[in-house]
Amino acid sequence: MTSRPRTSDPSDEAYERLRQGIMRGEVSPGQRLVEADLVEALGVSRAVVRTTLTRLTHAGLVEKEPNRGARVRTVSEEEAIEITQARSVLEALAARHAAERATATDVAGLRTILGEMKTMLAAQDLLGYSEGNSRLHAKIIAISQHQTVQRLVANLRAQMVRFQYRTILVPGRGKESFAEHKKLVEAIAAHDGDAAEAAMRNHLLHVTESLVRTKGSRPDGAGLFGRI
Amino acid sequence: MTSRPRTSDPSDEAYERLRQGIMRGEVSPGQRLVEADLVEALGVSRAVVRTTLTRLTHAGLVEKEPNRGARVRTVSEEEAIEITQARSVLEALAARHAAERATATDVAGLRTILGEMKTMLAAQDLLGYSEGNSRLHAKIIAISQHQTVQRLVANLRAQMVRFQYRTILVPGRGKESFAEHKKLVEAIAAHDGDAAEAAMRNHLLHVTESLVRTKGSRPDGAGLFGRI
DNA sequence: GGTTACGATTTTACTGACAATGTTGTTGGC
DNA sequence: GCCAACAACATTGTCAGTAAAATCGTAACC
Repeated sequence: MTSRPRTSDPSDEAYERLRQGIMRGEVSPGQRLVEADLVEALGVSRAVVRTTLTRLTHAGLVEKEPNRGARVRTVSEEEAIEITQARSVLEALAARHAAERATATDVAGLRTILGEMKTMLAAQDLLGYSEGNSRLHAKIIAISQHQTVQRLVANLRAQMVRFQYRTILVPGRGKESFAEHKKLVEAIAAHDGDAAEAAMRNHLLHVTESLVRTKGSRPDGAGLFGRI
Repeated sequence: MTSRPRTSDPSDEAYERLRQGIMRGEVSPGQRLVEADLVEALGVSRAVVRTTLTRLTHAGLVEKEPNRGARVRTVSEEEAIEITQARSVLEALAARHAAERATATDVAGLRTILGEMKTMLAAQDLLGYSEGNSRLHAKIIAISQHQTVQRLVANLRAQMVRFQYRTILVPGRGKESFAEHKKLVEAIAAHDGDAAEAAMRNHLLHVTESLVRTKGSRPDGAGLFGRI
């Protein structure tokens, strides 16, 4: 008997747990996801597991072949570049909107995050910097109030987790990255849509270039996900 | 694309049928999609219907509330504008790639479609023109060989079906639209990525403006889908 | 020795039934 | 007459079990 807290639907919880598991790299890319195993690992019935896998398939995190089961989708380097390009133009659109809509409070929030990133960078805390990076991008999208872009970018980012720490590890990239972010925030503060869009595109163009440059270096994939 | 001689899974067929039904407006937006009814209408089991609804939810065509069922998602005018904006930047990216990759055969294909569109426009066949329009955009994306953009735009377009004929009905829009497309094709033919991107953005900016201008006019929604 | 046919096992796809939840119509009280 | 509680209904969410498909290993044959 499962005395689980009934805060949310078991279906949603299972989805979220498996999604987190994939995003944290606790299940390796390409690994088979056998339904029976997931039933045990997630503590739900097979019907729920099936729904979860269908949902993750559409989210682009899982690949399903008819009668052959599901496996964690492997995002190739080429795909990662494509995804970053798509993100680039979408986030540039968001940056433009953000520049047009940002209130004084919004700008202050962005500057706060930027300050934290500067501290992290100075302390060589690249993980912390990367996390601040994510927050800054997320905040800009939030300020843009563009629901569609928000949805699309969230999906694209989820598929990219395997590469998220790679670009920042390129020597000297951190400093460049910070300068780019600073320019971006200033453009938004000045309510200059064109400049904000250009800054975001420029920034993500450099991210793409870093991705191309580091092609082939496989990051970690450690960790286990229950008994899978 | 590989020709699919037989629809292998009943699941896929059901998905495609319901999707077409929604996209053709045979089920009205906001209408409830009761699982039992769909079982009868599609001739499949409830499990398949459930999977179908889950998939369509992720595709943005259906809205699901916990324990309250699914209904055809209503895309508001504001959302339609957002979607068009997102499409704009993504298709502009595709146009750039297409300009860089287009072969002579590709360009010839584009010019053929453009010629057909001109004929349709001269004959006042706006439906035919709209269809040619879709083919042209699809071909550009195909030439770009950008899988990610292709996937994203396909999803966005599917959500927009309710608005697809509206913009072309704006007086004088047809002629403008054709000129924009011509410019776009010429930029691709000249392998000028910047110009192609700019042309596509300019074109879809005008589509957005037409959308804003026609806000409020509800197009047809006729047709029935079995006994639903 | 290598290849192919075949059977056992694993795994997915589907079906029917049951439980939980939301909704609607009705009745009683104020 | 109007509002609230309650009961009947409708619909979704979940579960266990069965059938179908694919893979893998084994053995026979050329």
